[in-house]
Amino acid sequence: MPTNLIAVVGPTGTGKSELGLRIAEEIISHGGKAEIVNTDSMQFYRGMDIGTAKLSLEERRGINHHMLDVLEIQDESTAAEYQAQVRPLITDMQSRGITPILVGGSMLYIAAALNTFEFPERDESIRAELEADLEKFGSHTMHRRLAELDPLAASRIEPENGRRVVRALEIVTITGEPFAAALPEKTESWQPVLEIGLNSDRAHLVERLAKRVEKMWRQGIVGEAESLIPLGIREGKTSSRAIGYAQALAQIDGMYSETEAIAATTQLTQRYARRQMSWFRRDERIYWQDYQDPKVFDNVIDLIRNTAAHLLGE
RNA sequence: GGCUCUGUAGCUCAGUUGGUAGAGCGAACGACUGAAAAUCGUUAGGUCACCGGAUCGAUGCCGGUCGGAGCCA
Repeated sequence: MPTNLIAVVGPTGTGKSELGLRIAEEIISHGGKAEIVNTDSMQFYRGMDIGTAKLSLEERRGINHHMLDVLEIQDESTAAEYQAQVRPLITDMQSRGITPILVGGSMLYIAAALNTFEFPERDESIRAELEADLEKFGSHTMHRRLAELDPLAASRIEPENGRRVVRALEIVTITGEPFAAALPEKTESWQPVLEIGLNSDRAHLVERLAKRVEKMWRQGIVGEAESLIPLGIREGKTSSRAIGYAQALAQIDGMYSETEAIAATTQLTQRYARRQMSWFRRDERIYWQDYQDPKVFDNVIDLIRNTAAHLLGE
């Protein structure tokens, strides 16, 4: 089965959007069809533009983009729902001869799109009960409970990680059987994919991200955050956590000076980039490229030519 | 100039009634599958400002030097 799917991944601020566009343009210039599919969990939100570095309509250069602005600020975002939406989208595009180019850095969402994993069911009331118990008894007690019901799952989750312990208990409770809450031994690709990763020296990225955050403030992220308050950003389960927006809101509330808000955002952004890398490093499918290399784009086109020449009509 | 307080990890600070030190945050690394821009784990960092003294032994006591803060003049 030939590869008809491309993904551009990597930590935040490494130029993924631009690379995605150029790949699409290259395919189109060879007579093919290509469109972008967003895999950035915060770019789903309508109105969150500056802090997510979302491409404006103009910046998209006429290339079709999917999964942008698909959620309202107060909507919850989940990887499982995303999976349910992108999979049909991807196969539909492919059936029409369009190469989907997934672009974004949200680890779990990328995994949901690219890997065979199926999310176990969810139950709000069971979850609420477990969360109350977590509050009351603490994560170690909950972990012991999990160890009785599903030793395998328990062995793979830190007793301190209440959040994951609760989710595992939720799964065992719903399915009524062990092993469902344990992760599969190995992840398999849902379908062949050419996965390209952008990154560079840590020190360089650190500097670059600091500048990027300052730029977001100059572009008016505070004003944008303020305009989202009446739409419910403070109540949004997912959107309210967005790095940059949470700090902008704190600045509006007088909890932070502008300098402090920028510093806090920079720090969180850098920590986020680190976590992204610790996740992506495990993915052996990724062909890594240095975004500082002036020939990244040529390298990527060569890569496509060598691994999926048919996409370039060759 | 005088008096008082102060100098411990990158930062903010604990602490040792004298037996060469800890926390939180940060950093590096790792885990991760229906909140993932989430939630957690591990590790590395310190001639305890500097010089001298008494002591078996000093980061701690004594003296001095340098730096910081406040009050008085």
